[in-house]
Amino acid sequence: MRLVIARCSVDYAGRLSAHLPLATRLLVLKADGSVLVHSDSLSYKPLNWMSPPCTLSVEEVDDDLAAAGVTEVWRVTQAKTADLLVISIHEIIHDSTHDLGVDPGLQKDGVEADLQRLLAEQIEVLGEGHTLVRREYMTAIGPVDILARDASGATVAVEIKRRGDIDGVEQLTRYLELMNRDPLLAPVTGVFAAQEIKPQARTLATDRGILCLVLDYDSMRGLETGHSKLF
Amino acid sequence: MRLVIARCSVDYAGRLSAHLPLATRLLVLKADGSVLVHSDSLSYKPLNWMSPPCTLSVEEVDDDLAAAGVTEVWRVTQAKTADLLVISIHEIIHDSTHDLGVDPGLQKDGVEADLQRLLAEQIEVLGEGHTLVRREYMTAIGPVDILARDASGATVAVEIKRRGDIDGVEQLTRYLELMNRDPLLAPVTGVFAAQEIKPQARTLATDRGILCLVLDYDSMRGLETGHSKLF
DNA sequence: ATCTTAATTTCGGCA
DNA sequence: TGCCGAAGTTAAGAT
Repeated sequence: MRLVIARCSVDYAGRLSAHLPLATRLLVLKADGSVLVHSDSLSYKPLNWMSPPCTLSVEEVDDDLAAAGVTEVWRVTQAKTADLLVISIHEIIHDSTHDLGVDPGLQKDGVEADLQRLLAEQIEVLGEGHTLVRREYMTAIGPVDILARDASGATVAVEIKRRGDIDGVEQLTRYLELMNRDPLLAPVTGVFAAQEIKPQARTLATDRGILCLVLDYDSMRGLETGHSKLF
Repeated sequence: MRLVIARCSVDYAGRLSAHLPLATRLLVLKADGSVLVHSDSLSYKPLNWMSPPCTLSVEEVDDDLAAAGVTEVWRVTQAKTADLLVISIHEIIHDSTHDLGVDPGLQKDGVEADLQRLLAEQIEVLGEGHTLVRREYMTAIGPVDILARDASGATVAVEIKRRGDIDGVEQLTRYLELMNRDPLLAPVTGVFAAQEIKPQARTLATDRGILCLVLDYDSMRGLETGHSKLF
């Protein structure tokens, strides 16, 4: 990995066009050939970048560019998409190279899969007398996150999202339409469960007779006593 | 901006939990307090990070940690979300600080907004005699990208995407259902316009009587003579 | 290899 | 300020 702090301007041409005026920035050249251009703020996302696989070549600086103060021109190309990133360097302030080796990778948990597991374990959150049929119940058009039965024995299909958006309601609607054609399952009611449900998604769900359930991940994780808000 | 190359392990606790085993990585400490942890591959996205506003504090290393080889512990906290990032440093290989100043920011064009503007200006691309009613026509469930009228005076709703996916067809369908209930607008026909339309999206759109229109951005931008392919 | 779906999404625009 | 939708989305998992 090569780290360069340089006064530079950057131009990108590919899926869109973008330009960065002359300023001091961090340039990261990774071992896989990728290039990142970072400023001193706006975390996480680089100002501009090139995804691997790509190749960097140092271009000749003609008289015009040299007269404009350019000392080096880096041309980064991506063979597959024909994207092009050009970095015009005016001054290199820092330049160092380091061998990092291979990274063992990230371990994480606490995402949608956990919500599904927790809700399956605490199925009574759906209401008194509910029982779990199974998680990831397969249908012809994909798996329903949770299939359950209510106190009366009627089928309940649950779609779980971290953020409840209109797309999730559409998805659940497709499942419900399909499952309600199956005489062994019908009538099937729907529950849209998420840590956060957008107003438009709630409106659409309610309009279609789908129940909205806001899940409190911390309290579900903290204890097996999952108290959450039903609407 | 401070750049540190260090052998370190990283733990994150917040909206999820994540752990990075001991390895050599790049740590970027930006002026706004944000921290990025990068490996030598997987461009663009850091392995882990903390978004501003956040504060970094160097913790005491107790005997147990010191015995395990830890020389420094950095604790990065985010006041608002109570997220926590802990970086346990075993060895610092490089450490330098640089003053970058404020970045003038990125200028870009060629995204969906440009497509919408160009199509509004070249509304005849929809067909002979079409006239623009307005861009971003508001409905109860969100704005329709372009509302127009055809030669016969019938209403046309256009949904514009850079990449035409099934979601876009669903979105347009919702608009059409709603607008066709409005006697002042009905009957409303739909046009799905994109630089690229996925086969599944085209099939669904066609099945619902929605016209598919492939937009050629370069030719629309290049001249006002927008010639594009109608299906 | 292709496609689908989640993401600590981030980021910008508008009400 | 909050909400909504796009992104050069990226990235991981399933088919």
